[in-house]
Amino acid sequence: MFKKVKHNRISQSVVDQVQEAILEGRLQVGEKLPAEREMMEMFQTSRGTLREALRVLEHKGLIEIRLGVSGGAVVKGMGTEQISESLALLLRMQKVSLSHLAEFREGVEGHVAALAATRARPSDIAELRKILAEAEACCKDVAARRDDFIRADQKFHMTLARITGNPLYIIILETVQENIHNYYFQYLSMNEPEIQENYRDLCDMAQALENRKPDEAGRIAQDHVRRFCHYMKTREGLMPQKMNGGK
Amino acid sequence: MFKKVKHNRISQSVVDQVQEAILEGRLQVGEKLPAEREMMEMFQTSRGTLREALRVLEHKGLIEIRLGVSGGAVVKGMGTEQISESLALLLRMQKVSLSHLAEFREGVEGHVAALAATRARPSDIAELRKILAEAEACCKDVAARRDDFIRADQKFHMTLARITGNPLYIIILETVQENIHNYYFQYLSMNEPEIQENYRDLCDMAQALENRKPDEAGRIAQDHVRRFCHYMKTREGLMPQKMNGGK
DNA sequence: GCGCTGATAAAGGTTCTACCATTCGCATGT
DNA sequence: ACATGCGAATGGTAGAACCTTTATCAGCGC
Repeated sequence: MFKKVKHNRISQSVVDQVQEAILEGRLQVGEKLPAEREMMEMFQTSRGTLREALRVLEHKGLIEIRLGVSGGAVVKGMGTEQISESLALLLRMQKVSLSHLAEFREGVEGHVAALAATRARPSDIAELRKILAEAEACCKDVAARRDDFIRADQKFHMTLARITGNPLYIIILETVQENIHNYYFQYLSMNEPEIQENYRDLCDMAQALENRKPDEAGRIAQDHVRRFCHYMKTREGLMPQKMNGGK
Repeated sequence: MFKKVKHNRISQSVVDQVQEAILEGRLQVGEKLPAEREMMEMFQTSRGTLREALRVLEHKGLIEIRLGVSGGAVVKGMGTEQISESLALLLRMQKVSLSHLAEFREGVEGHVAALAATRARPSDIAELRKILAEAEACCKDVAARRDDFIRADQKFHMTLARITGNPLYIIILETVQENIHNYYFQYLSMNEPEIQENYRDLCDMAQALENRKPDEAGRIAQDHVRRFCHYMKTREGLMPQKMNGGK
């Protein structure tokens, strides 16, 4: 008959209001929020409470708080950092494993490559070729430039995502890569043959894109990622200890 | 030559310390943190600062703060809510369109269905059949229970994701569905024939799973989602205004 | 003895005030 | 013209007081 009066936290209410204002566009990216002591009066709340709200908004990635005069909270363009951080936490808490991540990436990359093959413009192909050239340079001196090769590989994949024109793929791949990245340099020991093999994969993919062969591009991408996955799966057993027992 | 002395925020330092303690296992899930006034002395900080830290930890999903005596902060088993929330935020901020969501979903659902087909146990098939029964009931009275059917359809897809055993698929699909969901009830006008057709898709998928036909399951899922996508694409022109100009 | 009721205490939630630290801009002096 | 230094605006921290919520328990009446 009567509804329970729900006492939301005041700070949460502030968070919600500001967040909605940002999402609805009433607060544009780059715009500066009023000073704490002003907002205090606008929201009719105390400074401590208001600051709790600002801290949360900052952590959500919606605002950035700078110090000093002409400092304050400004609306920030969101990136993938927050998602990445949450995913990293889940990984460390062992809620998701590296093989989950790899399996997921395999599926997504396959589809990305296939889509990219149907949409790549000549300028896109040129961009890929340029990255391939960088990668090839790294192949000449594997020992010293292994990390550079991996970076070029990642750049190649992100470019594919960009070619699809679908921001979701960019977001997701970026997040997955950021997290899988940490493992690369620690646990993935690629030697000359593997590097060469991967380089050929990339070349094949670029070729498939140029020839407009979505299925082929997708298959190559999938196999390419699966290989990475396989390299690391063998080492997975010893990772949790290494990751958690840092102390 | 000299490194800049960096003044970390005290609250951030508290966050880091507690987070590390949790990740390293020095604080077990379910364990209760000391009361604010105690931690205040442990960290040698003020209550306001400490509370900012706790608010952040809560928002990260690492702790849960309850009210009243015997309340306080307890270490929480992380869920997927945070990452889901961040992704949803980013999607709304970047105004990711329906066609992008739909295209992405198409790819992911295909892979999910294929994976599920290789891993489904008899009990999983039974669960799917149960959902199918619910959906069939809705088919009898499309006019009144259209929304129920859509909900059953979503439940079916989420179950597929669960069957894969990969939490990433669950997180992603959950978020994508949540976002795509807003469009459904407003812009998707499914009539009897379309509902019937979708129902048959689901049946076919369940059958493909039972028969262990990954490729077939994947193809059906993809077509199934593509159809939804197509229904709505025709109306996409008028959506951005409706979505953003709410006020 | 059973069950309701009110008091009590412990914890988070909020407010207020004061002060510290950082940064920018302007005035001042050389 | 340039360096120096002061002051103001703004976030960061501290501490105390009080309110609100909730669990527990003692006491009372039946």
